[in-house]
Amino acid sequence: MSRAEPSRRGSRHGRAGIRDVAAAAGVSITTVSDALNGKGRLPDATRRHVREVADRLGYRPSAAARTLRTGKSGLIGLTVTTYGDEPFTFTEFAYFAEMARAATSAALARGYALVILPATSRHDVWSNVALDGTVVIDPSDHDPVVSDLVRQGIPVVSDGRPAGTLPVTAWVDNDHEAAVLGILDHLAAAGARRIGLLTGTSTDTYTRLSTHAYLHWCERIGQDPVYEKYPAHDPCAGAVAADRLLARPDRPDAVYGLFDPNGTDLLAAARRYGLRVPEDLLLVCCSESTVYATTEPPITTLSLKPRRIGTAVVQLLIDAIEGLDTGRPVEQVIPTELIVRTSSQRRPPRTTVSAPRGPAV
Amino acid sequence: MSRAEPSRRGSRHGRAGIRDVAAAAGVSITTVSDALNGKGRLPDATRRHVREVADRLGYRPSAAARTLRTGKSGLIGLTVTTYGDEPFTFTEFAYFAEMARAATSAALARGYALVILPATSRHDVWSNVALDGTVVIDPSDHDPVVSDLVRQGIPVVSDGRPAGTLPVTAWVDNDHEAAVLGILDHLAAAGARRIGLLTGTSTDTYTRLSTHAYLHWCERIGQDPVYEKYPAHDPCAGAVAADRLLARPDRPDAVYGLFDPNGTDLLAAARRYGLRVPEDLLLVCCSESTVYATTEPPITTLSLKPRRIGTAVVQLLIDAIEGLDTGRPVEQVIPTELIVRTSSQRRPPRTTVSAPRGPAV
DNA sequence: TCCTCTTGCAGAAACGTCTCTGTCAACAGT
DNA sequence: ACTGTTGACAGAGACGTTTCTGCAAGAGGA
Repeated sequence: MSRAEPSRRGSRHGRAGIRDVAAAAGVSITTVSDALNGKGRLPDATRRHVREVADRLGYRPSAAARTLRTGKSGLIGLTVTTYGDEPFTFTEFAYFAEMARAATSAALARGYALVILPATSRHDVWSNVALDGTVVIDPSDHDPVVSDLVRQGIPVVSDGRPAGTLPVTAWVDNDHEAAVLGILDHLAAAGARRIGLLTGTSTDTYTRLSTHAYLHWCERIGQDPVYEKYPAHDPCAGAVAADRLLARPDRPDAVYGLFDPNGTDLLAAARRYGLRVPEDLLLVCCSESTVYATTEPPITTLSLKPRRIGTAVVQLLIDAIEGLDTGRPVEQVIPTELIVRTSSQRRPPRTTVSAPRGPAV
Repeated sequence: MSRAEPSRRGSRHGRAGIRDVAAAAGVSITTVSDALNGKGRLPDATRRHVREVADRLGYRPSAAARTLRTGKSGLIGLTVTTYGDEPFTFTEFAYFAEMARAATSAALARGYALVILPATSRHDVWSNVALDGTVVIDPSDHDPVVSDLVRQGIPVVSDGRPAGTLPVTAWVDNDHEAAVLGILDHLAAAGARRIGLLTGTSTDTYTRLSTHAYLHWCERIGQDPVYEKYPAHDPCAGAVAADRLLARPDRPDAVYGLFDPNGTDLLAAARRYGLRVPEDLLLVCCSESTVYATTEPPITTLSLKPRRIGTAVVQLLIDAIEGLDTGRPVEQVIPTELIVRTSSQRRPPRTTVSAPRGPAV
């Protein structure tokens, strides 16, 4: 058989390849590639001509071939750690959505595309997509996905400081301890005498640091800790825990809930016990959701500033991918923001106040 | 230069390739490929040996190379149509999350991975990832992404029946008209005399069909339509529209809201006007969110059964990818479910009742 | 006129995998 | 002993790009 088989004329199975474009434009493959990618030394006339022919043929370069040749896919993954066996469960819809939006924009601005991948059984999914790097949200203690990626030499940046010795390339996080202390001070200033906490049973860093800060504050102030733990991934468990907390003999007169739905959970529980908010019970929870602006009463929330986190994470990751990691620090702390509403104030002025800020930008 | 350069010994830049595995195992590349993919005629001993060596070397086949060779990437895309210039905006967090979860599971079960892609400027993102097929949620009238994909011969299945002549491969949807009629009947049976509607300004099929069904019902019953439109992607606009609706001189005594946040919007507006729910105002909205189980009072919601839709969409898509499209119909209607709570009942029994079902499974 | 640049383009070698087509042994059947 | 047959493997293309190298032709300088 000679090299030029007669059978492979035109586009052999529907899609036009670079060869077809070259033939139709009467130039070589090299010229097409250069013209389309803005490389080489070509007169504008040729460039335009090739581009026009490519458009007419509906030519799209094969992502697989390009990736294979260049070693870069232009893709970065965004993972949400899973709690059960389900692909993903969001305790924080709004947080995730905001963070993902910001991350997508930031990636796009630097020429990358972001794909959201469930963190299920690792290889099955991950090995099918060529990733230049990955963002991991709240990696758990010894996350197999992360170690696997790192072992392959793929940069990994985490949202939330990694637990244990997880070898991530960089991380971005809030100063959770400072945020909790700020809230407790805020509640105390509003007149709270005994502040309770609604927290989680899981061992992730957010839960651990926040709980620790609470206990530390109690010790310093001299208040007995009053808290309930529950598995944060189970929405019903949150409602039950809120109820338990308010049913205690040492009922708190103010509560901070670490998770997004805690606001509504606590509000419902307060109603059941005939407690008025904020008169009998002060309430704050950590959430990005806007529903707390219209609840009865509106609830004070702590925002973790997901947009800033999403942007920062992507910048760090792309820097690492492109080998520019010398510029920025590999650890970045984003300040939180306390959005003060009726539920945490005995006298009802309505303003937005910034929380104590973390050490770095 | 001879073919075997001395310089390319071992893994040349960190990652082990199939060549390295072959060399380390003392077999040929063919044997490695066959052993790892369960093909060819190899004794179990060889197969095990190769697998063991591959594991030891941390070998992962290159997704790009595999895709290039086989023409299949094993990836299917999931798009959320964007409203503004932002990558994606969810009017329906919960719907999307549930749908995406179900779709991911279904895809995994059939050996595919699902990647969630923002529907921004099409090529920029889409051309970077090799997709075997795509799921599109609520494609707009003449969606450029969809036509682009179809022109490339990539199967596209849409969640929501396509508007206009959008050439999708298949679609899955609820019977929105039947659902709306069911709700209106439900409200009328609960004693509503004038039922209002909170609807959107956009032209997508869901909004259009639902609004049309409402107007049709009003005409049949002989009630003057009472509705407010607003841009569904703007959360603040929803609150304003809810307020406008209840401020009208011909104030409705029952309202159905087409979008997820309408429940809280309407509840807040009702409070402002001193209307008790359900005594003065009956409320239903379309939502998958569980927060409506704990609002004061709990709000009746219409569920579109996102899990069933996600599963069905993926099945249809994979059938099309694998050329099995003869089996299933290309149009599938999923029944909705009305979850009746306090807000739509003058007497407070609490049960879950199924809505009138669509024609097909 | 000869030599060097520059311009405009073409050839061909990778990238890492799958798979079709051998090849070579052993062995059975006649 | 000669021919099939089968098992166990190896060789050698593709797949569709990018990109390094190379070549011809014209421009400019000596």
